[in-house]
Amino acid sequence: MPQSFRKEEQRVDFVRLEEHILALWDREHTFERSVEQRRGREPFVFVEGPPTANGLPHPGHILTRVMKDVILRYKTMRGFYVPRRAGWDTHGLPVEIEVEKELGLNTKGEIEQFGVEEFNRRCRESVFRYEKEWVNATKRVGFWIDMNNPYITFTSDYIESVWWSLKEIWKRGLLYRGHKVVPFCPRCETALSTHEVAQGYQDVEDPSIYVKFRLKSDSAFMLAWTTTPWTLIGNIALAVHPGHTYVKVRVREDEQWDILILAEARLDDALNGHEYEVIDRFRGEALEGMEYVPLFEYANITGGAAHKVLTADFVSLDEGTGVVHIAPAFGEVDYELCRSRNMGFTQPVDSKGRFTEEVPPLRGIFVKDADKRIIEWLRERGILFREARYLHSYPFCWRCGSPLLYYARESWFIAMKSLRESLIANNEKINWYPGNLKYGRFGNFLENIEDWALSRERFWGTPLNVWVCNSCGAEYCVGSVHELRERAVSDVPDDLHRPYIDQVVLRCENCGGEMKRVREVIDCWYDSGSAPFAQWHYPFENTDEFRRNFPADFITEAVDQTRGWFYSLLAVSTAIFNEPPYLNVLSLGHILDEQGVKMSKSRGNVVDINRIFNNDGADALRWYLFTAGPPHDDIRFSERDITRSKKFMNTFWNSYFFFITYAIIDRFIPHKEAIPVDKRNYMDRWVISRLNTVIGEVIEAIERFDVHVAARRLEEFVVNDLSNWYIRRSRRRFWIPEESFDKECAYQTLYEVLMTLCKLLAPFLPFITEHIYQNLRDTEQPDSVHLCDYPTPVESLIDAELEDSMSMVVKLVEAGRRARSDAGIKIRQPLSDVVIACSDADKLTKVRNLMDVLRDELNVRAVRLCVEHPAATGYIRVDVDDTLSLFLNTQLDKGLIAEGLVRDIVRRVQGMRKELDLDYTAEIRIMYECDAEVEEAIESFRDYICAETLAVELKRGKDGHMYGRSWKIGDRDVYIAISER
RNA sequence: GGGCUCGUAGCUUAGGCUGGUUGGAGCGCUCGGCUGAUAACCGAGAGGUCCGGAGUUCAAAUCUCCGCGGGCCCA
Repeated sequence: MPQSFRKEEQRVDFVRLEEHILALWDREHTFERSVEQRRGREPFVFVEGPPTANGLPHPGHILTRVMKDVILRYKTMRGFYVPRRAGWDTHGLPVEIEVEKELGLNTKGEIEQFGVEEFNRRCRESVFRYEKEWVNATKRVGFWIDMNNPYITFTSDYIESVWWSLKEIWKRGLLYRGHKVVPFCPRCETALSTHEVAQGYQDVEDPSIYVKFRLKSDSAFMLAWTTTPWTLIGNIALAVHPGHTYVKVRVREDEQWDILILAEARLDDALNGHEYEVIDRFRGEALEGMEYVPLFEYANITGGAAHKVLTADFVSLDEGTGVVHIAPAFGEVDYELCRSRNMGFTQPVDSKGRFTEEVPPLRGIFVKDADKRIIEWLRERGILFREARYLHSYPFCWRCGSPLLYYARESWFIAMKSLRESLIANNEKINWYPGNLKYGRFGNFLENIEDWALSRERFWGTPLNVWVCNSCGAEYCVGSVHELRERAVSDVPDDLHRPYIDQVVLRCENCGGEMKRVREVIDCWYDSGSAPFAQWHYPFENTDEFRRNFPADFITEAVDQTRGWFYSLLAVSTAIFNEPPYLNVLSLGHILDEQGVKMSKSRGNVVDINRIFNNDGADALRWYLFTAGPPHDDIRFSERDITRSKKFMNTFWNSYFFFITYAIIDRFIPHKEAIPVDKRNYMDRWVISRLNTVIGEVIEAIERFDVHVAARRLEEFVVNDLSNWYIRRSRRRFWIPEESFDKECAYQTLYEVLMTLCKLLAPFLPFITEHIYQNLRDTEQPDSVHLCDYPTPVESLIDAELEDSMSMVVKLVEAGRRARSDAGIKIRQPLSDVVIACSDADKLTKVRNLMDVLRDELNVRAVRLCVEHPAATGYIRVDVDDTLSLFLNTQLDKGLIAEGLVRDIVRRVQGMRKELDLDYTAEIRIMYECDAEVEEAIESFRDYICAETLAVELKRGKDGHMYGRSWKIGDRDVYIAISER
C-alpha cells in the first residue's frame, strides 16, 4: 500500500489546528515521553522561577514561558534529559495585601483582631485563585512543564527544607539580630516594600532649619541642617566629610556674634546674607571625635557613646551645611554609621509614630505634629540659627496616605557581607546573557553587598525557625520537624504556619526554661531562593535527585529578577553550599505597550493574551516574541506585528501545501530509495546546501541564546530560499505528468527539506510543525516531531561555491528584470538573448554553471558570456557590480512577438481554469476567436499551449455552453472559452 | 539623585564589539510587472538631522564625554 498524504486546506485555521494538536499531545502524553525518552542521557537542568498565581498571567509572563520553552525543547531534541517541574511561589506581603483589600483590613491590628488563622487560610486559598488561568495559558502557549507535580513553597516539606538551610546558616553564626531602618507606615503599622514606597512619592513642603550644636571644648557651634525637626530628639551624632574643607567663622546674628563651624563650600547658601568673617580653615577630619552638648536630655541611649562628631564619606556639599545630624533610629545611613563606630542607639518613638514616655513633654504626640513645638524650643534657647521652608518629594503610604517614617525596627539578618568574596567568586562561574549584567548591575550589587534583612513582621510566610528562652534569653534554631517534635513540650501542628507554630513551646537546654518562637516570618525571596534544594525536600529526601540537579544549567526570567530571584538563589546557595546555583542565566527584557510604556493594571494597557490566542494562535505569538529583537531587549508589543508573523507561517504552510498537493496526485512515496544528493540537479543540491548552512547558523545562535537570530535565519530560509526561489524555480518539475528521475529528485528534495524544517522549527513553533510532521512522517519515524533529534549540519552537503554562484545569479536576474522594466518589456515577452560581461574569469565560471536559470528567469532564448563589454546596439545595460554587467537585447522579431502572444493566451487560460476552480489534473477543451496573426501564432505553438493548459482540444470558434471571456492582449481582441472535457 | 540599558524611514528593525564605497531589510504608501502553492512574489519611486550637542580622527550611526527621552534596578 503506497504512502498517501492527507489532503489539506489551502487556507489554514491556525487556532483550530493548535487546539487539535493540544488534544493530541494530551492523548499521546507526548511531553512526558519526550522527557522520558532521554532518561539516562546527559541532563540539562532547569529550575522554574516560581510565579505567584494570585493574579492573571500577562504578556510578560508569556514571554518568559516561551523563552524557557524554546530552549528546553531545543535541548531535549539535542538529546539531553530535560525534566521540567513547575513551581508556585505562595508566600509574602503581596499575597497578604490582596487579601487585606478583599477583607477591608488596613492595619496589622485589624488582621490580628480578624484572626490570623482565618487570615492565613484565605491567603493560602488566594494563591491558587488564578491557578487555572495560569495552567491554561501555560498549556495554550505550548510551554511544556510538569504542572501535575509542582513544588509549592507553602508545603510542610518545602518549609522544612528552608528551615534546614536557615539552621545551617545559623550554625555558621551568619544569622543575627539587629536593627533595620525601614519605610514604615505609622497608621498601618507596617513596613513597606521599596516597590510600595516608590508608588507613593509626593512633592511637599517641609520645614528647613539650621541648628547650632555647642561644642564642649570650645565656644563654637557646629551648624547642622535638617528638614525633619522631630528627629532631633533621637540625635546621637553629627557627621562631617573627612576630606572637605570646613571653616570656623564669626557670624553676626542681630546684635551678637556667634562662632559657627560649617563647610566652606556651603558658606554663602547657609549663612544667607549674614555678615561673617572666616577665622580658621581645616579639613573635616580635624573635627573627628569632638564632643558637643546634646540638644535634649530626653533620649535613653543604650549600647554606646553619643554626641560626638564623626566623619563619613556620604556627607554631601550639595545642600545644607556639610554638617549632618545623625539619628540612628530614623535613617538607614545614620544607623549604619552609628553601628560601625560603636555609637549608641535610642528609639523615642513607638510603632504608631508617637513619642514615648521617654519624652515627657511630647508623649503621645505624632512626630510630624511635634515639629512646631521643637522649633519653638530651639528658638527660645537661641540655638535656632535660621528657619525656612523646603520643597522636596517625600514618600506617603499608597494605602492610607500617611507620611512614611524611616524607622528602625528589630530585624533578623543574614551576614551576606561576610560572604562577599564567595559571592563574587561564584558569580565568576556563571555565564550571563547579556554579558554586561555579570560585572554591571549584578556585579556592582555584589561588590557593595549589604546584609540580608530576612525577617518580616507579618503573618503569611515561612515562620522564622528561631526560638528564644523566656528566662535566659538563649536562642535556638530548629532545623527539622523531627527536631521540633523532640524538643517541644507541647504538640506540634501539621501546618507549620502561624498561628499554630506560635503555640509550640520548647524546653531550653541551658536553663530548662520555656522557649517561644520569635514572631517574624521570613522574606519570601528566601523561599524561592531555596528552590534548588527545597523542591526536592532535601536533605530529608531525594538526596541523589538533588545532587543530579545541582547546579542548574539554565534559568531565565525578566531583568527585574537580577536583584530578586537571580540574587536570592546565589545568596542562599553560596551560604549553604558555597557554589553557584546556576551556570547560565538569560535575562529577558520587558513587554511594553505600543507607546513604549510599561504595561500595568493601573494604566489599563495590559494586552489580553486570551484574545491573542483566539485570534492569532500561540505559534504566531511565539514567533513574534522570538523575532521581535534580542531577548534582553524590551519589546513594544504590537498586535499588528503578530498578524505579520502569520505571514511567515503562511509561506511555510504554502510550501508544504504545494508539496502535499502534487505528492498526492503523483502518489509520491517518501524513503522509497533515496537518490544520492550528488546525483540530483543543481537546484536540489543548492537548497540542500543552503539548508545545511542554515542548520549550522541556527544551532550556533541558539547556543548563544540569540533566539532572534536563529528564528530570523529560519524565516529568511523559508521565505527567500525555499519558497521564492527553490519552489518557484522547480515548480515545473512537479507538474510533469509521467514518472521521471528528475521529478523523483525534486520530490525527495522537497520532502527532506520540509521534514528537516519541521524539526528545526519545532522548538519555536511546536504546533504547526507537529501538524505538518504528522502528515509527512511515515510509520518508521517517531510519532511526534518533538520526539525527533534536532538536525545537525552535514558538511559534505554544503557546497559553498554553488551557494555563491546562485547568489550571483539571483543578482543577475534582478538586474535583468530591471533592464526589462527600463525598456518597458514585460517578462512574458521572450527576448532573443542576454549578454553577461565580466572581467573576473572566476566569477564568469560560476555563472556559466547556472546559465539555464538565467535563461528561464529572464525569458531569453540565449545567454552569452564574455569578458569584454559588447559594443552592440539594441542592448540595454545594467551594472551589477564593478566587474559584472548585464546587457539585454531588446530587439523584437515576429517570432518573439508570436511567442509572447501565446504566453499571454496560456496565462489567460490558466486564470480561467482557476476561476472555474478546476482540478489541477482536469483536462479541458479550448475555443477561441481572434485575428489572423494571433491565429497563426496559436497554430504554430499548438502543442505548447495544449501541454501547458492540459487541453485535449484547441480550435477556432464559439460555443455558448462553454465558459468564455473576451480579452485585450496588447492592442488585439481575443475571445477564449474553455470547458472541462 | 545613582547604576545599567535602549533610542536608526510613518511602524518593526539590521549594522555598532573591530570607525572606511551611495546606512541595509520587512510592513505600509505610489507606479509598473509576474502568478496553476502563496492575501505570495519581482522592479521602480517617495520616505533618514542614524535622539541632540561637543570631542577624538584624514574619516563617526559605530569610539569618548555631556545632555534629552523610554525602560529596569536602587536611593
